[in-house]
Amino acid sequence: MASPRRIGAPDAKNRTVLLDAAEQLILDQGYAAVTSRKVAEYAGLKPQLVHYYFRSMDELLLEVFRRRAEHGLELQQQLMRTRQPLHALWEFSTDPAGARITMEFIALANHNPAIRAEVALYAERFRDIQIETLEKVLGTADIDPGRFPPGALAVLMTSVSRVVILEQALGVSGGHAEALELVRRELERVEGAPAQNDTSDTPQAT
Amino acid sequence: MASPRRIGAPDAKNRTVLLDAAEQLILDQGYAAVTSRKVAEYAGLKPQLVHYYFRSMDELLLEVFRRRAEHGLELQQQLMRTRQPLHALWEFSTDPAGARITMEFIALANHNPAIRAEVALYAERFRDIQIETLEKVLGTADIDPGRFPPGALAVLMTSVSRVVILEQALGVSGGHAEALELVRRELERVEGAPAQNDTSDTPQAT
DNA sequence: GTCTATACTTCGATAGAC
DNA sequence: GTCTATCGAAGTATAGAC
Repeated sequence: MASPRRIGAPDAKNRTVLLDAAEQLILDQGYAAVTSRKVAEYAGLKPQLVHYYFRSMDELLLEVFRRRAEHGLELQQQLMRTRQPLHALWEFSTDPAGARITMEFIALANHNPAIRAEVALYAERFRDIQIETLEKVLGTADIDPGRFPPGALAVLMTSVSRVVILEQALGVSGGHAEALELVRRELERVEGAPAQNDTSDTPQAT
Repeated sequence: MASPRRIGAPDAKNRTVLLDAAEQLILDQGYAAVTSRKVAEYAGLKPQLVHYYFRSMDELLLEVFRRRAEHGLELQQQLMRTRQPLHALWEFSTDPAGARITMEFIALANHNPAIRAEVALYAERFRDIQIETLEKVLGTADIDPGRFPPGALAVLMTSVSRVVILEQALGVSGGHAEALELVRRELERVEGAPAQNDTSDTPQAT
């Protein structure tokens, strides 16, 4: 029972331009600013084109999330295979743009069922990979898995990076130095001092 | 120079009704849903009344935040004086409604300077109290302050509670049980098994 | 002091032109 | 296959009536 309205090709150039514009808009002004008119302005296109390429604004938002999440997931899987996966994971999850946009989508998910389902799906996948990595790495390390199980540490790492980044954006810094130093020290305890580079590209979280 | 428009008295009954409505609306549908029409509908009043009691929608939002933050701050200070401040603090910071609304305001703060300043101010104050409490409590406990300084632990506690609550709302649960168990165990290590009740009221976080 | 009538802006969406 | 003209609903805000 879908709408009879025609929708533009998925690989059309302007469709990608619109997705990029929407993503940038979320970073600059938050999800609430993603209106057809503003997206079009960012993209340098006419507002009506947004509705030509996307059935609704929700669909556009969903597509932005999917694209970014899919990319982030691949990246995270690559990081798992580097020499220092935990250091890589930490660097990955402390990417400010990634954390910011993730928070926007989580806020959005709280009152948008379609977005929520998608965010939940990817969040579980990210977490699974993190836990898998931690299980491998901690097996050889001097960490008691009874006191610090991989699942708990995955949640801890994600939590601290997210909150610290968000607070930094606000200008809040109480306890940050101590928390970051704690993480740094524990990472080093498990994987040794960080090497220069594990991947060629700068990671982006989702 | 400010607008010559007249604004309703700060203690008028309907003003409070509107603030309550806006707060509930944020919980139900997120900050973006706080429009003059919807707030009025929730309050059972005419949309124009929102603009009579508040100079702008931003001012309404700011007022909602201030009221809640001020209340939460007082509550947190009370908890500090209970027999098991850390258990109380944890219960306080795992209040779902509190965490949800806080995240909405943080998301909002990212692109609203007035809200950002206010959120940052209160966040620092909350953190300061938490650190102060941890310093006292940890002094007598079997925790190495070199490895786990109060500031780091305050950030850790806040981070984990926020992220776990947010993820629970999404339906994500990977690693939660392990993380919560870890916190429970460490709290018990410091303060012993939790007593029935430290305060008479159910706390609400901000 | 309290509220309403009303102006004006921006929104999402679609039918139909190229 | 791509884009535009246009509509009706919803948004903020103010001047002025009670």
